Amino acid sequence: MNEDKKVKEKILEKSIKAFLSKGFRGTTTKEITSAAGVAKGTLYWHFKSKDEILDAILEKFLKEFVGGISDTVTNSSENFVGKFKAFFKFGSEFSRDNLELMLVYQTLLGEIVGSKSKAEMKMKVIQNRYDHLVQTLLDEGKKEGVISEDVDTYIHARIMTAALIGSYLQWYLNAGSYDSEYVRLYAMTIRKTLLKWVGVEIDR
Amino acid sequence: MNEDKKVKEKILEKSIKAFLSKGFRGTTTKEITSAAGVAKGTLYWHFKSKDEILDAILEKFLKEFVGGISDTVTNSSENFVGKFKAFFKFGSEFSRDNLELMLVYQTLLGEIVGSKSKAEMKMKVIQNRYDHLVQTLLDEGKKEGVISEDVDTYIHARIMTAALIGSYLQWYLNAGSYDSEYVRLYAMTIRKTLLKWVGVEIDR
Amino acid sequence: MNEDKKVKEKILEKSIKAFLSKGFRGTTTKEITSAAGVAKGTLYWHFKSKDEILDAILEKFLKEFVGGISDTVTNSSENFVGKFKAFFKFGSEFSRDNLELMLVYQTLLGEIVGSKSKAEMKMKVIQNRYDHLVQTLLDEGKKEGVISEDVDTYIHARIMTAALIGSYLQWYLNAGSYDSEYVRLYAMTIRKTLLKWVGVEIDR
Amino acid sequence: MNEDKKVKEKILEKSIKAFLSKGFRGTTTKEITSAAGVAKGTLYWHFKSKDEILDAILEKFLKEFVGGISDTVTNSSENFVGKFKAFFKFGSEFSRDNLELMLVYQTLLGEIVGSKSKAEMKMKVIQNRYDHLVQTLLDEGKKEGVISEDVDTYIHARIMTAALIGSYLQWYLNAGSYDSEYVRLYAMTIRKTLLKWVGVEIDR
DNA sequence: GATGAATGAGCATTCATTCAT
DNA sequence: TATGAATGAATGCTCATTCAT
Repeated sequence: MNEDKKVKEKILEKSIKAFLSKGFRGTTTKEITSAAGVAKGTLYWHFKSKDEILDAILEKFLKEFVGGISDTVTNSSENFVGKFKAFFKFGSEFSRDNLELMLVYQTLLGEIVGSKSKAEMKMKVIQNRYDHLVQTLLDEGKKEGVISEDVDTYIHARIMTAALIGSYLQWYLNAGSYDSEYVRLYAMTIRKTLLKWVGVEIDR
Repeated sequence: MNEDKKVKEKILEKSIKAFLSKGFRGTTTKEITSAAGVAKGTLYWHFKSKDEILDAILEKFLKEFVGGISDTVTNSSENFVGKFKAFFKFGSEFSRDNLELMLVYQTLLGEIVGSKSKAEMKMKVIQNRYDHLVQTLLDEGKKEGVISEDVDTYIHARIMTAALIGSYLQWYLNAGSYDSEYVRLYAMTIRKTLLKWVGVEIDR
Repeated sequence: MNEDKKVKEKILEKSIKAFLSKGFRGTTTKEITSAAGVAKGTLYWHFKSKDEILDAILEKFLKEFVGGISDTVTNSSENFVGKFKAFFKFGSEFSRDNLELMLVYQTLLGEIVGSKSKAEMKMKVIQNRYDHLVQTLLDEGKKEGVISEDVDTYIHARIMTAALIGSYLQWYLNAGSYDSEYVRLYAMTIRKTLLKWVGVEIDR
Repeated sequence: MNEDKKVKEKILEKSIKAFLSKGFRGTTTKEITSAAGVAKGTLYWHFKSKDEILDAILEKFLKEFVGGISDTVTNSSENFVGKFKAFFKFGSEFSRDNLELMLVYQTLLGEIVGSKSKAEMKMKVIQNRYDHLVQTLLDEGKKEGVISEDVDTYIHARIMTAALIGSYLQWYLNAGSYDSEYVRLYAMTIRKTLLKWVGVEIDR
């Protein structure tokens, strides 16, 4: 039904907001249901457990963000620079439109890493998929001669990801609110910088 | 007394280990005391609360790492490149010798950010102190003409920090264990890369 | 719902019994829930805290006893002696029907007095309301010329209350069980005596 | 030793103060030792347990107050009115000089009654001894013809005690501080009233 | 006599989850 | 589908008591 989806979606949305500011373990099901305006039982009708909400969030991130950015790059018929621009464009726009989803993911990383849970497993999958995408992209740049031979694409792919992960945390820690001008400036700068890393001068 | 310090230190050490793998909220006082081989009450003799353990960890990080790296840079009489090398050397060596302390900090970031707690306050202080140090360093490079005029040191300082934060999380997520060759390789690569960002060719 | 009231009422009832014999601080929530035949969590579904149970008991005492006896006296259109009889009748019957409620109040007095808690505040309200009622009653007797001019109604009202408070403790200490003939005898004697204090010969 | 007595006495004194405002169970040994300026272990060197402090307080009350007032009455060679005056004089002066000891006793009554503890046993002994003393006194008044035949001395002795117990609680609840003029006025009034109860006009 | 670090049973409270309605 | 009262294991923390120094 349509109503169903709305309720489930609302629970998910409020969960993301809550996890964002209090962490996964720090958020109670009561807080989620209160925010969503439903009863406790309703949450458990839509999700088997609190862990399943976490799983749904990661699934959403995997499908919408990683899947989306992967499709964008894969389906592009352009060369490395074109693909890289598309890659960045998708990331920027997705972050702008789904900032909270981006943020929870980064925020939950530290809390879940090392927990040996199903969620950690999923995070590794996500991370690997993303890293692999970037590495493949960099390799293509290498093949085209745009990126010099001595760049270790494996490491550089991971550094790029790291810089992005860390940046979300930084924004959040510094800004508190996250839709500031600072964020936009940061994003632009990091894009250029990341390319400079690998020796590509873009935008000129 | 000497014994006293040892017990308190042991609790702190085991807390770091535990927070690292299960997060702050995910770690119980029982787990900490069991690991430290002391009774529940002993923890509360040395610390007023679980929160105070967290505070002690952040304090340790602030004093030993941020304080140490700050002193290193401030006390150096070298030019930008020399200072930057010293900055990196301290960071690398400290990470090697106190890897868990470095990791908990990064790991706890996401869990604490947004919590409006005393710990978040302290994290902001730490972050600002560190960012400011890096920015000042980059500014010096600019004055010396090593870094080009159009580099926004405010942003770049924060990107550097972000890359480092993110890298710790990545190592931890990927490696599980953290004293691998990969970590060393990563550290070296990131050092060069960070300098390339700001337009400096080092090591040659 | 009806069921709801029953469970909450049962917890309250068992709390009264428990506080009566072990004091407030000496009673554990385990004891209350075991006696009420509910799980630990159920207590906290109906009451926010153990303190709130205490508050509910005092509220009950204030509403049912002090409110009731106040209404009885206020609504009576009789003269002083008639009102005093009604006052005593209500007190005796209420004590007979709600002996435990009367007893906990007196029993908790000493434990709570001086604690600077919300409960102590409420006790002061109760005490003042009750003392004021008695004083007003005695003042009426004075106006009617039944009580002599030189009686300090302020002090006498408080002595009356004191005698009653003390008597409940005495019964409880001496009798252990509290529905004895002794109690009835004591009550009758104290009634006459209290009137003799203020110079009124009743019952003849 | 002399020093020993001083320390033990100080612990006792601070315990009385503490029990008075927070009750027996509400007072921690830490609070007592902090107030007394000694270490935790010192308390346990002088007293076997916290309960033993309570016992020492009751013992002190029994010996100094009940014993004292009993001796006063017994050793007096006067008639009923003279003895009654002496009885009241001792009580008033003792209360004035040892107000806190008087107050703890009354304050602890409700907390301990019904606890089936050793302390409750002792309280019963104290209460009986005191009640018996008063009753014997009233009986003597009866024999002298000062108190009318139809006065039930058993009940009246207990009412007198009750009025006194209750009065201490009232003072404490109303006044907060307890060395006010009000207390003195109260005491004088109750003395006259108690005698009027049994039909004796004193002081004129 | 005195100290205070260490102990661990016990406490009030929380919270994910269940289930009858 | 939705509710919310009920559950009870688990948690952070307290505190009387012990004991090596």
